Amino acid sequence: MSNKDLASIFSKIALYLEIDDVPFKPQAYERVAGAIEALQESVEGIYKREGVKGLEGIPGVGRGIAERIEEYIKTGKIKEYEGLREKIPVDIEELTRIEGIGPKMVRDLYKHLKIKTLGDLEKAARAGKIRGLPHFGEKTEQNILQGIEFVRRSKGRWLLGTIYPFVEDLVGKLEDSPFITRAVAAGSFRRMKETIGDVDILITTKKPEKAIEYFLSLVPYEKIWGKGATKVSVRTTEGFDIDMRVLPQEIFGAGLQYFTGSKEHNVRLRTYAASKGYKLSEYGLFRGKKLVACKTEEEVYRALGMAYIDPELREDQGEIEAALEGKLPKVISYDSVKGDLQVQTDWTDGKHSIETMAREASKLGREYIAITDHTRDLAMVGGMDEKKLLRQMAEIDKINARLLRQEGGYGGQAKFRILKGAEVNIRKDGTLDIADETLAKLDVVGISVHSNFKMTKKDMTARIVRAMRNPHADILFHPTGRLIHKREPYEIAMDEIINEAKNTGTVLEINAFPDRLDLQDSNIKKAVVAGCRMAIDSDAHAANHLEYVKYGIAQARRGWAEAEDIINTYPLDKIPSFLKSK
DNA sequence: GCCGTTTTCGGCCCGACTGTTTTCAGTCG
Repeated sequence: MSNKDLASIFSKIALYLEIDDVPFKPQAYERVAGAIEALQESVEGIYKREGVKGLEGIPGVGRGIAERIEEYIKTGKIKEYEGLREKIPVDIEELTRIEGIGPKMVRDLYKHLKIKTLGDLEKAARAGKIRGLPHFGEKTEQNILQGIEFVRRSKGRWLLGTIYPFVEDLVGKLEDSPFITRAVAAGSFRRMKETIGDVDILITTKKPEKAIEYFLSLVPYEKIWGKGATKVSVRTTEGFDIDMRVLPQEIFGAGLQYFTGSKEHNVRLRTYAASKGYKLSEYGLFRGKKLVACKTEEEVYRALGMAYIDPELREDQGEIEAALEGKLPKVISYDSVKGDLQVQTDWTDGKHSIETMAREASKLGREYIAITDHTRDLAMVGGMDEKKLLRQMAEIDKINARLLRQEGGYGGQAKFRILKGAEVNIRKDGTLDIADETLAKLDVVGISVHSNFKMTKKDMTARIVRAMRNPHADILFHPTGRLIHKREPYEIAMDEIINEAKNTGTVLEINAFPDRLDLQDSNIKKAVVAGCRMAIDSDAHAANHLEYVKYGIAQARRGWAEAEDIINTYPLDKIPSFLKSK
């Protein structure tokens, strides 16, 4: 039984209860589903150690839900859920994932057409059976078909790295327009989440109609969902949705706060505001009828008696409490990373040469990069054995020397230096595939798992721990091995890994490659608390990947990491000595 | 069903849009 299974059941119970118009309980179940999913420890572990009492320590879990969790651990079932499912035996999670379909529509679709799955729904919609139902029409039927297609195509979410360059460019162009005074992309984009559902752009303008026309001229769209006086909504030809809304200048701060979310953050903020006798909405913070704050986000937070909260932190994960107490972290800034400690080249599976990667990194303002090509066991990418590694090290020495002599460094950065490294494979038994005496000659030894992903949690953890105990192992690369939308993380006891990292002085990587983003934010938070050091690396396999570091910084910010927690914010002269001190 | 500087009962975020209706339920953010 995993936390995910349990969270999924509770969120389904919430949906079923909404069908029956049960008041308030759905929110309670939804909240608990979220809390369990965000939990680091397994619920089963908590129960085994501390019983029902321990379960009640989980936020949102009271007597009733604790008993249901116990029931699930003991019997593998929750009677209440089984009963609800019997009444309406549908894949409620899958069906409500369709834009525009909620619990009540699922109920009606089942009642009249016995629709249970996405497949049933698609068949019925194609056959034109849905438009005949009460409260359904032709338009709803069309929207359902489009919704199904979208869910199928992308699971409804896009990698931040896929969307970011497009949105950044679009917002820039909007801001440059003479009749738009301000443009900001809000929502999960502004919070820099790993994946983005859709993009919400907010603007201020004196000429809304012209602004909307201009927007439509900039965005290659497949269809317009809607267009009004102050809002336009399109599906791009790429397949994701962008909304643009015009906000009155005077209340831009309140609107930006509202549309940035997250929903959970806003709910908590509103509840807090209400407890202090205020009302908070996208139109501002009110006391009675009196508008108290609305111009800037800073003003809104200040009026509520708390420090400004960076968008990346707005997840209702304790940031509001911290802001009230003045205990928010000084999260790492986007310009503070000085070097990149994982870079691949054409010596193995990278596209570009050592020198090309170095020049590009220098252009981005880095002071150093570590070349970390794969090692011998990764034969399919031409992994390097000791001999090849030694040749590459000599090559790097040559390039570094030439740089210094001929150009005084790249791009005017006299200090720029290429560090010698490797991405050393952790074998099944936890040994490394390069001999210690060779590792000792490298500046940066990254270690990582690239094979035998399906081990038991115990074995995988032991394997990685053994590798971390190698005195030459500096950084554990992409610690969980997950690939967003493609591969689940392998089973490891992250607490143990973090503990071991702390004890051995091994650095944990925040891999910034858009489909890795590994460590995840919740694990970063744990590592920060434990006092581990981390490194944000691009894992670039081509020159244009080097800028991915910003996604890793976003990840670190969402994990409440400060610059000091991240070793590659350190200047070059501190890096080798820091790593050798292990 | 949960929670508590409003603490063991009584409240739980707020507003707008869509598609369907003919006054509003359902859904979304």
